[in-house]
Amino acid sequence: MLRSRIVGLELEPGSAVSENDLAAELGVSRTPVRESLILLADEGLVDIYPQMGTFVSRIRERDVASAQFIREALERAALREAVEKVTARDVAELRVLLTAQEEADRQSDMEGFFQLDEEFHARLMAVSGHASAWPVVSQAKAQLDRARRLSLPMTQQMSLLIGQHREVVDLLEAGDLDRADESLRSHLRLVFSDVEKIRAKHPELFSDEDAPLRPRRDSARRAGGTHRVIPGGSAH
Amino acid sequence: MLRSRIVGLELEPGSAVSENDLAAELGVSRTPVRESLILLADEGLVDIYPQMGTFVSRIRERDVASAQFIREALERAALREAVEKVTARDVAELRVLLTAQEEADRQSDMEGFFQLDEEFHARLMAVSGHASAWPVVSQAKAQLDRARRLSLPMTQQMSLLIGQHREVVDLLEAGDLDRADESLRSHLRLVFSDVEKIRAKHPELFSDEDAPLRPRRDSARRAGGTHRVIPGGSAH
DNA sequence: GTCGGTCGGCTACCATACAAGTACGTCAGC
DNA sequence: GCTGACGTACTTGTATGGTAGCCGACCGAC
Repeated sequence: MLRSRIVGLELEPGSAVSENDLAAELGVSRTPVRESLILLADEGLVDIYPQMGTFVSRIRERDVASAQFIREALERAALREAVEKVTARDVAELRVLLTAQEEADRQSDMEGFFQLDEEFHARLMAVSGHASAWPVVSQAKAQLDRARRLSLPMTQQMSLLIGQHREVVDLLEAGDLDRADESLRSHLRLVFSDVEKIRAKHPELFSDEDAPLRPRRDSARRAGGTHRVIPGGSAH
Repeated sequence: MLRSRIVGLELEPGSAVSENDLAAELGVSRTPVRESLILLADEGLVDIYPQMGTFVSRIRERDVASAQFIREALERAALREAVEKVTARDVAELRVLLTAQEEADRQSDMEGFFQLDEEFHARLMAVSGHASAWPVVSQAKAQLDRARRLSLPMTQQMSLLIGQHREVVDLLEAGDLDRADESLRSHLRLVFSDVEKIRAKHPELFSDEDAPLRPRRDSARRAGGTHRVIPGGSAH
């Protein structure tokens, strides 16, 4: 639950996630919350500063580039093998996802599209017989998706992305490895190339250094507890 | 510490690792031990069965294949970029590691060689500028190394492996991408192709199913506690 | 001799209490 | 008005107690 909240940007990069607050909110003790946070920290989605606090990690140029490299290497390597193993059934299943994506596009259902996109790439990878490597890709993808959600003209991009998906499937079916590979490659780089522009728009969600020592604890207390406190936003 | 014990086969696949025992042995409470085990479980090195126990995971054919795919894809992708970026300094540093490996070979220092091998591949990856992707490779490598340690004629293989290392460095320096790639590929597959033979020799360390429901709790209690109990092993 | 119920001991799971340490608002001194 | 020390409230880290659940041995019945 926490993970999807972070990847979905519901929890903004830089915001504090207190073990106590989460435990109270979820009605459990700190222990299971803490264990979850440790896993998220291992994944690079939160930064834990001992005795200071835990914060949703800001998007780091380094991490995004690293995630892009990992994802690209694994998906392309899988595609290389997929061309040799692909069956008519595989293609049919992929095409079902494509039509579902088009439906999500028509309804401007971004959340639905993100989910279908994930499923599409997972299924594509499964064709190669290396479905068990998907979790690694998914983990890398999580870093990328945080940036991707900021890409404003997402409604425009959706149809473009779906077109690329279809192209990959077509070329995969035709057995044209080189062109399929090139198509997938440019598809994967589409959003990555926009990261710079995205950063210009939302600089506060990015991080300059690799791991800033001062995470800037939010002075204004969170008001999401059991009862809201009307914030004295007015000056005095 | 636990991780290296598992990867080094000091803790055999299938053996139980109790939170209580470890905590007592290390002189800490169960909490930090438990948190470590959760990370190891996420990495696939231990299997946690609620209310039953935690066990060093047996080597699974699936996991080894998956790890091989991940490692090969990432290292080869890195090499592809490394050829374009490699400097004389990089080559020099890699060659230093090669001579150190030869020294370890002369002294039949397997542990030292394993460490140098890890460093060599990490450094090779760093040449491409994707050092931050190394942890992912290292994690996959952990699964492979457990099998690799069982490869009996390791003392013979060492010189062979070092030769392959040197070949990769030479071709990298020469800028011959295709041959360097092929050389690295065959190097990475050397041990993987022996997994079947290794399994024949040590079937008890492998697992048939994906995740056996009955981990076969060891009936003979561990005798490593504060005082040994003479086991009534004799037949009545 | 074989089968089925029972009981003890173990496990990981969760909740809770305490400890160590940091940040920030407050207030005295200059 | 500004600076610096202090105290408080927060943070994560660690230790510990209690709980649900599973395994395996024991023991009585057939």
